[in-house]
Amino acid sequence: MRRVLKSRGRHQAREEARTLATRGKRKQAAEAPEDKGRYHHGDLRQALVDAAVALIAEEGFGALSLREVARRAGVTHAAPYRHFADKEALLEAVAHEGFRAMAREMRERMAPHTGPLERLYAAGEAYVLFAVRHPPHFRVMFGPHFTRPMSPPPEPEGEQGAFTLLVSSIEAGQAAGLLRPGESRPLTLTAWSLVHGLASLFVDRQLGESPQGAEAAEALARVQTRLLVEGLRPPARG
Amino acid sequence: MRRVLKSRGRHQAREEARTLATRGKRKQAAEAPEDKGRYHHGDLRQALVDAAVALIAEEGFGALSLREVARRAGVTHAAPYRHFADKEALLEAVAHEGFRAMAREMRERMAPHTGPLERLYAAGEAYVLFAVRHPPHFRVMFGPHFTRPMSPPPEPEGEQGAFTLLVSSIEAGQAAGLLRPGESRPLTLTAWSLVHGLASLFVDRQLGESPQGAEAAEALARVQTRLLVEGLRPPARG
DNA sequence: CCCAGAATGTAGACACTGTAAACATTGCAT
DNA sequence: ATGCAATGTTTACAGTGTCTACATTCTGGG
Repeated sequence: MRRVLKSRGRHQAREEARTLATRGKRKQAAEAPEDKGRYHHGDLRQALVDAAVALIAEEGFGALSLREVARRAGVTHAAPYRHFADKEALLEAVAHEGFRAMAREMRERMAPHTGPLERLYAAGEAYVLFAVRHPPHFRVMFGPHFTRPMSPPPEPEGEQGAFTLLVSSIEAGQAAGLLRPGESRPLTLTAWSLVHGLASLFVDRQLGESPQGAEAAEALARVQTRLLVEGLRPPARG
Repeated sequence: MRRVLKSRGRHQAREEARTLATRGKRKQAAEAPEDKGRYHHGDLRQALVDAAVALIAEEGFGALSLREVARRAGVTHAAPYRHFADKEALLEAVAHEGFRAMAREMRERMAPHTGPLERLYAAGEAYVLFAVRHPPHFRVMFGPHFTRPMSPPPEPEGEQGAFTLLVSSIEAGQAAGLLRPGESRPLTLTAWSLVHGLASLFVDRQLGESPQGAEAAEALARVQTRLLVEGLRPPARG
C-alpha cells in the first residue's frame, strides 16, 4: 500500500469547446457535468488535439509541448503516449482534422452554387478563409514540422478532399467551355498556388499593410479568385 | 590553478562553405589553413548561421538546436549567446540572409532583360527557384517560428528587396500598357501569391506526383508565370 | 456475477535542450 | 606593457520528449 492518499487535485482542466471537425458527433463519451476526478478521461485523444490547437493559437508554435498539452487536458505528461506514438503523431492528428475541416468548408461554400465558375470562386475563397480562420491547423497542415511524410488524410465515405474539389471544379469549368481547354493540371496548379500563396501570406502575417481581419481576408480572396478566373478564361481576344 | 590541462580536442569542425549572401567578401577573418586550436573563432557569427542552415537541410527543422549548431561550429554550447540573444535571433539572421539572397537572385535573373513582361517572368521564376534551391532559408523566412515580429531585412545601399522588385515590375508593365491598368496592389498581390504559393507547395513537398528536381521546378515556374501574366493582360477581348 | 486481461492513466528516470551567471582567455588601444 | 572589451568556457537549472514499471479502471467470457 504505497502512497495511498496523494494527488487528489487533478482533473480540473477538462471541458473544451468542440472547435473543428467531428462537430458534436463524438460517441457518447464526454461531459457528465460533474467532473469528479475520474481516472479515465473519456475522450482524451480528442482533448489532446483540441488542447494542442488552443495552445498554438494562444502561445504560438514554439510553445507547443506535449507536457503542456497534457497539463491542459488534465492528465500527466506520459498519458498522451497511450494515444499518440509521438509528438509528431499528435501533430499529424491535428493536420488530419484540418484537412477534413477544410474540405468540408469548401464543400459547404460551394454547395449553393451550380455554375462552374461560381463553384470555383467558392472553392478558392473557402480555402483562403479556412486558413485565416484556423491558422494553427493551416500551419500544422503545411508547416515544416514533419520529418516523416504525413500519412494521407482520411477521406470518409467518398467525400472529396480539398485538392480533389479544386481539380473537379477546374475540369467542370473546362467542360463547360468557360475555362481554357487542354491539360487541367497546369490550370489546377495555378489555382492552387494562388489560393495557397494568399492563405500562407495571410497566416504568416506578411501582409503587414493590408488590414488583417477575417472580413478583409474574405474581400481579398474574392477579388483574387475573380482575377484568377479571369486569367484562366479561354483566350478569346481578338 | 584549477583544471589545467583539459579539453584540448576541440575546434575540429571549422571550415564551412560560404553558401549564400555576402559571398566571399568576409572581412579578413577566416581560414588560415592550420586550424590550430585558437580560442577565438574568427567569424563565429557567420559560422553559426551556416551551421544552422546545414543542420536544417540535413536533419530537418525539428533537429535544429542551438547546442548542435554550436557543436558543428566547434564551440561550446554557450558561445552562441555572445552573438545572438536567442535561438530566435539566430533564426532571424538566417531569414535576413535569405531575404538578401533572394532579392539578389531576382535582380540577377532580371538584369539581362529589358521588356517589362520578361522582367516580370524573371522575377517570378527567380522567386520560385530560390525557394527550391534553398529550402531551409525559405522555410525560416516564412515559417511559423517567430514569436516576436521579425525585424525588417536590411537592404543595403538602395538595393531593392524582393517585394519591391515585384511591385516595380508590375507597375512598369502597367505603364507600358502591357498589363491591365488601375491599382497596382491587387495585381501585385496576385503575382506574389502565385509565386509564393508555388514555392511553398514545392518546399513543403505537397507536389507529390509532379517531379521534384530543380529543373522541373524551373519549367513549372516558367509555365506558371506565363499563365499568370496572361491573366494580368489588359482585357482586350471582344 | 466475477474476475482476468486489455485499456488507460501515473510515477519516476534519463538524456537533451534553452538560457543564465561566473569565470577564463585573448585582442586591442592607450 | 597594461587594462579593458570582446569572445569563449564551465557550471547550473528548469523544462522537454520519451522510456519503463506500476496503478487503476473497463470489459467481456465463464
